[in-house]
Amino acid sequence: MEYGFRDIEKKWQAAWKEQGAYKVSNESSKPKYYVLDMFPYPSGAGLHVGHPLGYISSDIYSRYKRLKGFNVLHPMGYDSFGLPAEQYAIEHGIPPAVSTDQNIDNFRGQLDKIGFCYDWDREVRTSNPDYYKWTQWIFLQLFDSWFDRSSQKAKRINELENIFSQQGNSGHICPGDRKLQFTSNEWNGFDGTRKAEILMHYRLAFCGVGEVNWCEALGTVLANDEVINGVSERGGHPVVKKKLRQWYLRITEYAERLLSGLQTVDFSDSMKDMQTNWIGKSFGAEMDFALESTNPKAAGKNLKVYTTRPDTIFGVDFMVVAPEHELVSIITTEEQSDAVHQYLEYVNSRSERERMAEKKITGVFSGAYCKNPFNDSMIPVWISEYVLAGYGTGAIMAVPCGDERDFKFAHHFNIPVTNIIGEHFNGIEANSTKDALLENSGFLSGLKMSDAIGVAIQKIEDLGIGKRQTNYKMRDAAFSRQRYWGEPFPIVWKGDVAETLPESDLPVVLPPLSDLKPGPDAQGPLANLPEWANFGGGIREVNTMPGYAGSSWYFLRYMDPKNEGEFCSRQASDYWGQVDIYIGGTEHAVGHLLYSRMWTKALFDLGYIGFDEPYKRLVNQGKIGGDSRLVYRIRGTKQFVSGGLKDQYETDEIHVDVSLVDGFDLNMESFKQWKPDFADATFITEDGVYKCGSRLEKMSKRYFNVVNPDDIVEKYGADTFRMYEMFLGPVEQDKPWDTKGIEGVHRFIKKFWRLFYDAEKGSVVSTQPADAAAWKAFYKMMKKVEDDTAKFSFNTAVSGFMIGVNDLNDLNCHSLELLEKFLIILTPYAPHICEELWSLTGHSGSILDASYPEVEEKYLVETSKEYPLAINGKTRTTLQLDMNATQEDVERIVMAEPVVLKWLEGKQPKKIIFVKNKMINVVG
RNA sequence: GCGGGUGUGGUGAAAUUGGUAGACACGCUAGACUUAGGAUCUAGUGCCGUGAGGCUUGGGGGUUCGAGUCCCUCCACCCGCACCA
Repeated sequence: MEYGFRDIEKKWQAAWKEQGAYKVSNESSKPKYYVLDMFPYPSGAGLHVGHPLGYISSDIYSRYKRLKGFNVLHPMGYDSFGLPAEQYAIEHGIPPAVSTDQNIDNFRGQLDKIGFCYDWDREVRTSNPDYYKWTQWIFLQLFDSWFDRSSQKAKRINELENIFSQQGNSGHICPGDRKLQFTSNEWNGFDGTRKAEILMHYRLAFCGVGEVNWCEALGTVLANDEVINGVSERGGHPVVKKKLRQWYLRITEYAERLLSGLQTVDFSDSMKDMQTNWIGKSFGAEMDFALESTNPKAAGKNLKVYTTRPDTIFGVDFMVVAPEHELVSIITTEEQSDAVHQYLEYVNSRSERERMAEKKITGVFSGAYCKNPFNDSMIPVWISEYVLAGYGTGAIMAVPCGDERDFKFAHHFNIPVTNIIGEHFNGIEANSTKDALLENSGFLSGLKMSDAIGVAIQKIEDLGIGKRQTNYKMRDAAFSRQRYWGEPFPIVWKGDVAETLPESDLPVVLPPLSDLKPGPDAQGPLANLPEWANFGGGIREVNTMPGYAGSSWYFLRYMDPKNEGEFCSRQASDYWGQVDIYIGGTEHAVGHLLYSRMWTKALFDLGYIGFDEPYKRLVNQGKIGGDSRLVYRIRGTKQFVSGGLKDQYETDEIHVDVSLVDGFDLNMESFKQWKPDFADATFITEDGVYKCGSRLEKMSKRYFNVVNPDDIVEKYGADTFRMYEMFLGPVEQDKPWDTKGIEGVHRFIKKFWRLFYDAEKGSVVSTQPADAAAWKAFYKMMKKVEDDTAKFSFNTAVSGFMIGVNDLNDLNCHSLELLEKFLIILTPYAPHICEELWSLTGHSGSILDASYPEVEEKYLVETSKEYPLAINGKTRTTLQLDMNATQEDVERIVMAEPVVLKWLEGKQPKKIIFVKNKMINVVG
């Protein structure tokens, strides 16, 4: 009987579907386990062989856990809101809802062929109103919350109102406006609009003013990705900054917890580092410098700077404030007024991109000075774009002997440099050491810089001119988009006050809209629908939520996907708890992962769930690269020259569809038919063969190197495909796709089949017990495979299976007793063939519900071992030794070995090293 | 520039965490069976050398009886961040 994988796979996929074999219940006596894939954005291009890599590994792991007796949640869904669908609608006139559904159907078809064990009854789609109703609901919870810094926790906004009416805001610095201070009396006297305005500065979801990329020609706001070198990707039109009302999430309030939470989760170092760097925590001090300026407005004002190096306070030679700093107009002297204006104009003309791309040293003196409180020296205040308004206080104290940028600035503007680190400063470049002993530094002189930091801060605090301060690079997350295809906000504007809609009005359904052109005044397309936007005596928010809104909490919805009364019942989230293992790409390191971690923390604080980190363990699968094929056209002709000869001509390189190439050999006839341009191509071959060039690059339509999993499954079957993807290499690693290698895995599966069925003889399965040698081979394999599976080392597990089958084949073992155990351990990897053979060998239930066998150690006991015998560290031979051999035994045996005598040339060895179970080394 | 990672045969990759480098495959070579084979099976295959043997994990150095693995240093490539005071 032949291994007819096409029929087998079709048959069992249908059967599993019919039996509901992958349905998961929230009630079970088994321990739970939650395996989650990052859900895909259903793009029009469909899946290529790189996409299922992570899905296959999670599928194997889920199936393994199930066999080990766990109740495994392994769901799948779609992140179906987003820009490409909207773009597609604009270009092709097909509504996003329609194209998205088509794409999902297409994805689903492709996924189903691979035989995944998803419980599709739990599918979620972020663009489905049943789902985004709860995205909107969570937004309302965030809107209705503030972050209490003293307890590091989100609380309800009415609690804050109570505090304000009793004690003002003195105990709770306003995160949106640090200078804001009011007493309880003042608060109680504010009108509703003012109160709303103040509360907005505290809310976790809040509205503010932000800059967007505005393209006048396209009349629309662009994402950063759509802006290339200051012009729009589409059309190359100029893009400028435009201030716009925007929604934000106050993720900065969670900076500390996002940081400390990393210690409780199992993510890779690089992933943790990326998040840590993104959060960008730094310690230092804020301090005030008294300003002196001939500008009368500056009288009595202080300049507040932030520094991580207060130890260098005696090395301050100038101050720099950001051009956008509010003090600029106040401190500028009359003499410098023209120069400052000119400079500000120049800065305005420069886009952020330009500022980042070309780092010119620019700046202007304001005419004002600051007084150094420690030595009364007068420090000039400069204005320069290298200081960023949004970080710290927007002003720095510049210490050119210790900071490279400060040094360059001083050098460029001929500002004298004070040296406080003696010989550590060479006058040519700054030295940012913390190890030098301070000189010229008043009360800090003689101290090591790293120690002086604390001393300086203490002094600054004692003098009341500053305080210690922790800063974060991370900014609050922009949460609105001027787009159509996203979640509408449950917000109605009454004048300048944002009113929330009650829960009973949810979901706010995205209205159908055929023309997705932008609205007036940089608003989204929904602004073109007044009959929708005018609502309840106000105007709806016409922006929509960004792509990451729906993906920030989807892992919770899977736990309770049909719940109409709650986003997820507490009972369900208590049962499933954290995601035990989360699999996906690294591209979401700082976006999605940080946002969903923040949402989880907020939901935890508000008491809706019982854990505050969503993902216990994260595995990042690598990308599979495409192996492109290239042909070389001699410039200006229709003649193509083979790769080995191309250097003799001047050629242009052209990507050729990989399906037209066998290995490196081009099928020249197919090539001519491929595109009309090439119909009359001629070839310069090497012995009749046209050799293509190759290059590893991203798998992409435009390189014609995309390999579709459907084709592979059609040709080799899903089981082979699954195992081959795993066999390619470690899951975490990037690697190239090479279809040729799949033959080896396919041969393995056929060989496995032949342990049960012979082409002529039919079934060869025997009821005889297996002998000890067969059991030994089997359990050795099983041990390896189970260890490897548990640690996500699937490539070596596949190799383990291959060795096992080769061994059993050599031992001529066909014992059912052994083979049925083999079927179970192979099931996670190749479920179809295993289910088929399980059924053919007379089992009634599904193999999915079998239980994983135990290793019988007694078969693995060794009585002797082959030791490598090295002489002076070089292995010369091997020795078969009893497991109980002692040092004396070994020395005796070794000294009788002719090889040893030969290499020692008659001399006595200095030492004989014998490491039990490892090796022997004779030192001569 | 900073942070993280990678570097092993013609190719994808293994290596029990300091103990026989190259498992398992692909490819290649030879052979068997065949009308045929892109099916199957057998043998070989890191490099140099007829051989004994020598060399070999990006380069150089070190620790060790012993290093792909640990330390120092340099090089190349990939990813992330990038004027963060």
